Amino acid sequence: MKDDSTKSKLLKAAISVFGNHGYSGGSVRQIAELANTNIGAIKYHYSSKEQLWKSVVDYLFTKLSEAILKDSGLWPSMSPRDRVVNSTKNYIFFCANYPELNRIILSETIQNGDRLHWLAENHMRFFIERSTAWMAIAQENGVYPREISVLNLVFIAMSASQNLFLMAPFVEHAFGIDVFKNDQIEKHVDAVVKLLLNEAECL
Amino acid sequence: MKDDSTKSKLLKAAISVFGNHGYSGGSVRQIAELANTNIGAIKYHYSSKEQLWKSVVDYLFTKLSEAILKDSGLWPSMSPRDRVVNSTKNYIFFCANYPELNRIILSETIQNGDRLHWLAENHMRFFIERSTAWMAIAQENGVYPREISVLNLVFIAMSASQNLFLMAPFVEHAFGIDVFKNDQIEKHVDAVVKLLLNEAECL
DNA sequence: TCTAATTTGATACGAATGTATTAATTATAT
DNA sequence: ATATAATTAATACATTCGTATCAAATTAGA
Repeated sequence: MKDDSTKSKLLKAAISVFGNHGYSGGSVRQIAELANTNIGAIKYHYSSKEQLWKSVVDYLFTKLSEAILKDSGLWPSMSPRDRVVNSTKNYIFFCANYPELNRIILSETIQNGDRLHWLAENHMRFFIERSTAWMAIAQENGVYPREISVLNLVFIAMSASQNLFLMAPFVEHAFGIDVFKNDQIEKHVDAVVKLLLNEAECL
Repeated sequence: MKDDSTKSKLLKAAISVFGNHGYSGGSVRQIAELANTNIGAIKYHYSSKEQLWKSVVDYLFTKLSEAILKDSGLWPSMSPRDRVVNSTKNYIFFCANYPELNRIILSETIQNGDRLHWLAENHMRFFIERSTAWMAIAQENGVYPREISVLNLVFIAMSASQNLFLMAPFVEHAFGIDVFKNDQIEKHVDAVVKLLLNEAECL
């Protein structure tokens, strides 16, 4: 889907529009205009607004999976802590490169309708359960404090990674900082790792 | 505004509707119906949808301020760490009791329009700057690791507190857990404090 | 080249939206 | 009691929305 076909241009436009305005806030006319095409093309290629939205979510979750598993071939040769550091770093870079996914998820979580159920059943549940399993193992290996409930741990770690990029428009407006610049992302990785993960010598 | 006047019923209904559907997702008809009154009452008491929304935000930020400063009279007699623990706990309980505020803020951050600018200038900037100042002091006192940028620290700590309640609909749906129950809130306070704040003996 | 399938573009339609207007009702004060 | 103000209710209007329809244009295959 890297070509410049109308279908792919529509998908990219839809990522931007749904990511910046949510489902109900974004209109098919807006998407068609951004893709330099016509409203009829959406009906032809994706049949409806909802189907287009689902295609966007499928695409972004594929990218998420790729990002998280990027270095998984090296994991067996890493320490438990380095494994977590690596996946955390890759996850944070994904959050910075594709902030639209977390915005879409949050929009739907807030609305709490049928689309959230679809999201939960088709993508989020699997993602969270895998994260929970990994987190539990890391916890057993002393990477995270052992007394904390895994579920709370997962949501704390995930939100700590995401939030700065979700709030990017505000950070830009209030502090003039572009959190998407590479050094800012690295800085955030350091902050999350230093704050959430036990130091090696504390084990 | 604790009475059951039409104006106050409208405000309460608007908190719920804007909190659960965002600004563009919520309609004035929906609000009027929830308040058991008529759409004309909104125009009369609040003149427009946008003014009603601003009243909702003003109200919720007042509640936030009250919640955070609840025990501030005791702070002088507390250790720096206990001060942070106290304000963190009160903030987390606020996030659980008024999840609508963070949902509204996130909705607007995602949309990144005029309402976000209003939010930033009238409420958020002040709130974040105060948090940053407090956080810096706590950091100097060894409550947080000293190497981390204060801005990252603030956003990590805030999101760690908020996110579980923002994601409540998903947590309920996927795990059957009601994060708004008192023991779940306490559990989250423990998790955040244990994970983010240095132990006393680590100073 | 000619035909058939694919893709694109333009317009129409009912539903829902925020706002404005005006009438009906209730409350207040003299 | 009565007049004046305050509040509530009902309706109308222009706009925007997602969807559907259908003609025009383009492409692909024989």
